Amino acid sequence: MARRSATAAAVCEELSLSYVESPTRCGTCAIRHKAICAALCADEISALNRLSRRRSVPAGQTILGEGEAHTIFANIVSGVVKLTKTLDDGRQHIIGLLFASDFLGRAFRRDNPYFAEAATDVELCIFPAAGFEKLLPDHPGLEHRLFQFTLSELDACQEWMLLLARKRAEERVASFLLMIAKRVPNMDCLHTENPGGVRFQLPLSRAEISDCLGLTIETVSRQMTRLKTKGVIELVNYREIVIPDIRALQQAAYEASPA
Amino acid sequence: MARRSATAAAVCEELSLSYVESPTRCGTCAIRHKAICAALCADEISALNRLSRRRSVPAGQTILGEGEAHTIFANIVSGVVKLTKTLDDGRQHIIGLLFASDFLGRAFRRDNPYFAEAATDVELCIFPAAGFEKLLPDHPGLEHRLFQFTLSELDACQEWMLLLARKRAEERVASFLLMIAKRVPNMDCLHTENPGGVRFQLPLSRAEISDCLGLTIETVSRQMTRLKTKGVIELVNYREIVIPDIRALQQAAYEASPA
DNA sequence: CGAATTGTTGAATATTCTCAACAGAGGTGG
DNA sequence: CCACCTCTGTTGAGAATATTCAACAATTCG
Repeated sequence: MARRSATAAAVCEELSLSYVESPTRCGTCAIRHKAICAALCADEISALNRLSRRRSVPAGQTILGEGEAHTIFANIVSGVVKLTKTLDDGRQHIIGLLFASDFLGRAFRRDNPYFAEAATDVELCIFPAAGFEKLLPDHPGLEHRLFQFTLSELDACQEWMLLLARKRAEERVASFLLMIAKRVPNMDCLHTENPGGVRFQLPLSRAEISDCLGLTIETVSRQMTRLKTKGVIELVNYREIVIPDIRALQQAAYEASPA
Repeated sequence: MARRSATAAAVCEELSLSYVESPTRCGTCAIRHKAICAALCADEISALNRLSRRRSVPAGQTILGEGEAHTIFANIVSGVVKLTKTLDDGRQHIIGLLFASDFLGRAFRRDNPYFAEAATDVELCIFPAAGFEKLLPDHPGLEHRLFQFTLSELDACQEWMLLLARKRAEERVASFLLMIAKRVPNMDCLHTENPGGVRFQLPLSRAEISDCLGLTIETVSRQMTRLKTKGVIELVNYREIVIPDIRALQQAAYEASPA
């Protein structure tokens, strides 16, 4: 299985000059009421605000290296971040996707257990690791909120395990599209919803989708074609799809004909 | 794929008379310094103590039903609990195993997202859900400890996803045996370690192992035989195995010959 | 001891992967 | 503006891995 992996060099050029940085203003922030920031008191928000910096990260850029000490935590303001794990021989898997208002970073652990990379252009609200972890013990509300996020992440992860363990290729692809369709309204990608269906852009390439689903590029491609042939989806172009009837896709997500 | 599932009836007979109940004495508890109880102050321990009840659960018995409102949380004192998720058509997967000192229950959520069943005879330290969740806001130390457990569970879950997505059958079985071998000293199962290797009992049947690994019973059986033939493991009987050299097993866990 | 359960093995089948060729989209430079 | 190149995605043929179905062996329980 040929693997597409970022170079080691790329992993190290963290926080490089290509980032655009600006001061944070929580009052006008798009995710103020959805991210960990929601449910925080004025006191906690201002403590966070003092720590934070806004940053733009272009698609493809590394945010956190696997196994490295992590230097930052971050809220995803817009765009999609992918979290990847890699086997020594290069086989890899995307263990999670982060969308707008999700939180990036593994608290209470020195080394980061995965590799985080911008899948699309991404806007981040960054907290230096040291400062953020110092904040936690004094602000139980903040830690509680992080705990909630972690529990949801665990739920999603367990759900995804069932997909990897027991679903066939077509069901996996359908499930993936469904998952994206649910999250896409939160993304800054194109998204239209009307009686005729839902239309949006995929934030990931075929290679990345295959790394989400434990399949090969070719299998993903074939199953996309198959769903298209069945009329479950329409392909506007490689990155843009239309779902005429969500229910048909839901059915494909776990009742794919074995033949 | 034929599925082996507990009857709906079994799911409902929670907390039945077959449980043996006794008062809790934290002072003499085997997991006092490893479970969520470690790192708790005297005040918190006594609050927990008042809530808790000891209970024995025989192998095969349901502890929590999938989708049901959960009535209890629990520490695993001894034995192994399996957490299962099921697709409508019966395909299922074991999303997690709990060993001595692990914590059972999904806080802050009304319905339980998985089905929990005793894989071996199990000793539990049970907390009624209502009382336990009322305790949390007032005892940040307890919530913090739970958070740590949840983060570790998430780490393990993400690691397992990589196995399901990218490892071949032989590697999966080897990884499973390795995981059990690491946890087994905490279990009340037979376990001997000496220069010659490690010897222990498997807490799961072949069917359960296949549900952990996203394989069929037959494939698990074949790969076990294959590892035996290679000399990586020895089978004393179906449930009891010897690992002469852990490193050979580690190698098999992610370098299995593709041929 | 016999029945039921659990585990193993074999043969045929199915799904997915690998390798290879090709097609479409996007970018560059003459 | 078009030829050319690269990158990404699709499609086909053959191979490999795991599944299914079936028979049989070992173990457990009554």
